[in-house]
Amino acid sequence: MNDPALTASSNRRIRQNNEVAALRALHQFGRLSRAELARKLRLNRSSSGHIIASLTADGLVREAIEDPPEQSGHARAGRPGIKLELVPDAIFFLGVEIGVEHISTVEIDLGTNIVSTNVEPFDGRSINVEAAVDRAVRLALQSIPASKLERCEGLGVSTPAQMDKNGFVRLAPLLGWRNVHLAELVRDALPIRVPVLAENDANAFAIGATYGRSEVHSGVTLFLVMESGVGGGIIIDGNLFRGASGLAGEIGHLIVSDAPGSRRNLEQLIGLENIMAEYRKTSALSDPTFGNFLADVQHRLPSAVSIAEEWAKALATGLVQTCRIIDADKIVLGGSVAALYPLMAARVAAHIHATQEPSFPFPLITMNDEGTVGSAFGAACMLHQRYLSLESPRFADGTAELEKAEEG
Amino acid sequence: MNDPALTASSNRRIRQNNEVAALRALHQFGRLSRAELARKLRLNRSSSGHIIASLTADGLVREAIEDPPEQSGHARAGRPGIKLELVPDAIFFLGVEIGVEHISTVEIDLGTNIVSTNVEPFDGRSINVEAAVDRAVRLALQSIPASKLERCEGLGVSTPAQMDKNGFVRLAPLLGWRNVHLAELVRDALPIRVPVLAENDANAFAIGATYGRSEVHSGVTLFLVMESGVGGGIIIDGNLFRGASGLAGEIGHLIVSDAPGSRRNLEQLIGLENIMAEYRKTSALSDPTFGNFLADVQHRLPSAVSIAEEWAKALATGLVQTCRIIDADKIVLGGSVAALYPLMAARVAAHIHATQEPSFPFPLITMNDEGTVGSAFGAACMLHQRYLSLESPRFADGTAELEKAEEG
DNA sequence: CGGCGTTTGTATCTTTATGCAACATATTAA
DNA sequence: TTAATATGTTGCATAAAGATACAAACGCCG
Repeated sequence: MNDPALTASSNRRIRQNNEVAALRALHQFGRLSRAELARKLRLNRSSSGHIIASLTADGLVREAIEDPPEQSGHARAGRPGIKLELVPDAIFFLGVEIGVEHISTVEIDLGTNIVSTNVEPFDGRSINVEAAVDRAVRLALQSIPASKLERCEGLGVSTPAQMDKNGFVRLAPLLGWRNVHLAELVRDALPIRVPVLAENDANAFAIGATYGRSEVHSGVTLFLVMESGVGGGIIIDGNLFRGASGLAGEIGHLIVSDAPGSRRNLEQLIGLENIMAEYRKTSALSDPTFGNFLADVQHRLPSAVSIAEEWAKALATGLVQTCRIIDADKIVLGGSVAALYPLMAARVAAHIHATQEPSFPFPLITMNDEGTVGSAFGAACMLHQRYLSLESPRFADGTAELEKAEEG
Repeated sequence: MNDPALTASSNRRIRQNNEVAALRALHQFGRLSRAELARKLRLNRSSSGHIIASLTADGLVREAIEDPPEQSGHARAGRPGIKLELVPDAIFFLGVEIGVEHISTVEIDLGTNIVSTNVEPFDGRSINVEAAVDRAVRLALQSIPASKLERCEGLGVSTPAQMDKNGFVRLAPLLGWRNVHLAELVRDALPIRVPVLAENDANAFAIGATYGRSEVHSGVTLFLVMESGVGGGIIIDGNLFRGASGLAGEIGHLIVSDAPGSRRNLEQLIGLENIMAEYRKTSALSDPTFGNFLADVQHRLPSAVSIAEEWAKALATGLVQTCRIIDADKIVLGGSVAALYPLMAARVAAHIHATQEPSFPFPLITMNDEGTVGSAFGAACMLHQRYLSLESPRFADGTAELEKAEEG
């Protein structure tokens, strides 16, 4: 409730800050010696040593046993440093995706490695929130032995809904939810008291795809998840940009064609449903799949190519419009429909260059290769990120709830 | 060159951080006593006292003499605190806008009060960069006595150009510049060594309109500056969002009408030029002004109203599209064309609600009332903001350039 | 008018984390 | 074997915030 960005550093806070910085550096760059860490953090070697001692005592960091005695030749003079690493299974985080047709769960460790996943079919439309939460929590915990449970440091939920920062869902049209406090419901359904965060599925996906990767740590990345619906998320300098009400990046609702009478948004043009509807009109098959369509495009079947061409055009328009506003330097395509992109990359590029003024830079377009658990993974990463920050539960000693009201 | 967001706080850094936090609090909330400051910053009263002592010694803060002995009744029990305030003329900052038709300069003090302004006609199209910089610098300094000059702590430049964070201009179509290091040119042209920042004029305008105002400190605000051209800027939680190459928010180039054959962008539809071109076709006057047009709209002259209606429709479309992507909660209209908005607010709202899905929240639209120096003021604010941060020149003691290369 | 509670500002002392310097250690180069 | 170099550790100095106590300034109330 207090003023953001005005918090002063106290004497204890500084150590917390540095411990967090050390953990983040070890996560981002992998194994580092104490001296390397000191340089990265612009600290003294001895301070670095003290911080590592704390973290080692907490069981979060350990000295790595280096198997390859002489790695890649260049051995510098001087005593070699002892590499340090995060202890992967010191703690773990859970991620849950409550989708429309399935529930997925992920367990990740301190190194953000995926330890296990579960997927279960699910009919989100015919079930209420409480029941959905119950099933999701049960699935997430089913393979975790009780003894391990206390090492859980957080759970993230992702779902196709518009929600605020606190996990209060305003509206989830696909699931029929409205004004439910999802994060709180999940907290109550859990047998343990751990931090719980909730986020829109596309946003969670975007977090998962960028989190921890140092390449994309600065800049603006636009994520597009194309399935039946088209969702999106924006990552600015490695952090999710939610917008005022968590809707930033939802470019599926961008209006692309304002043909009088039939205005259509991007989702209606590049989503799976439109593609398949058009394809069914021309395909000889009785019940064609998206895979059939891809094959037809690859074999240059004119009817399929023409559908793909329209898709490429709409996609290009949507991307140009979006970049005119957020000025992204990287675009990542995900979702099953993204498989069409490699076949049409040249056409998309052509449309982009035809549409926009030549003086504008245009971002790199890449594809995301993660599987179906991407969104649940991202939700889990949110808690990993939180743990490696000053809001970490590690630092919540007593000062948890002190609310001091002051008058103006 | 080092890793962002990973910098550790050293022992000196903590004090710097707290001094900066104190200055910011005094700027944002006005007069505060030491005890109030301690509460706001979650510091101990005695620490607050120490920090204030430092700042007072530096001449940046002083105890305010309170004229009204008994203000508004409610005098709480206990010893009353001594209010502290920034010393306005301890230091000052300059802002310069190099426009297409004029150069404006502003001087602001530590309280971000405007001390003086200068405006001069200028033909940006027929002059090269060096000459423009020379004239701008001269105008900015003309009313500053030499004795005062050493209290200058920075100068900001704003200009209609696409530039990077370092003030390197890639392209300025209206001025005919390309690949010039504007910030460096200005630095060299100055008789004093002070920090110089450069920014796109619309971005600078957005900064100036939000800076220091606590109301809009969190959330997403979209600024629209409508003149001949249409520029824009996005403020996220009180900070400018530049995008990957400084083009974020430039929604003038959004494509609004994709009528086959004549694709038109937002600037072409809602900019001053289009309005006047349409108005000239119908007006009885030989050389009509925008003021004439406004009057005609106000008097419900059908031909003018129909132009305004088209304008409202295009504006609504542009705003809806933009909000679909960045999810703003506030929109601020500026520039001379904004004067048309109050007359058309209801129509704009109608178009917005007709265009977008009802479940989407829509931001508040307000008008900006600042005069012609808004952009120069914003440029000056950038340096005020920098001074009240850890990058402040106050803290640049010796450690200025130490570049330590490290290997992977 | 004078005690009483309350809040503020300050002085003194303690705590804590970093920086610095020195040193033992481990490795390469000569 | 010696010199050079980088690492990890240790003891000490420093700096800044927190804790505590106390004088000062005010309203309230009898």
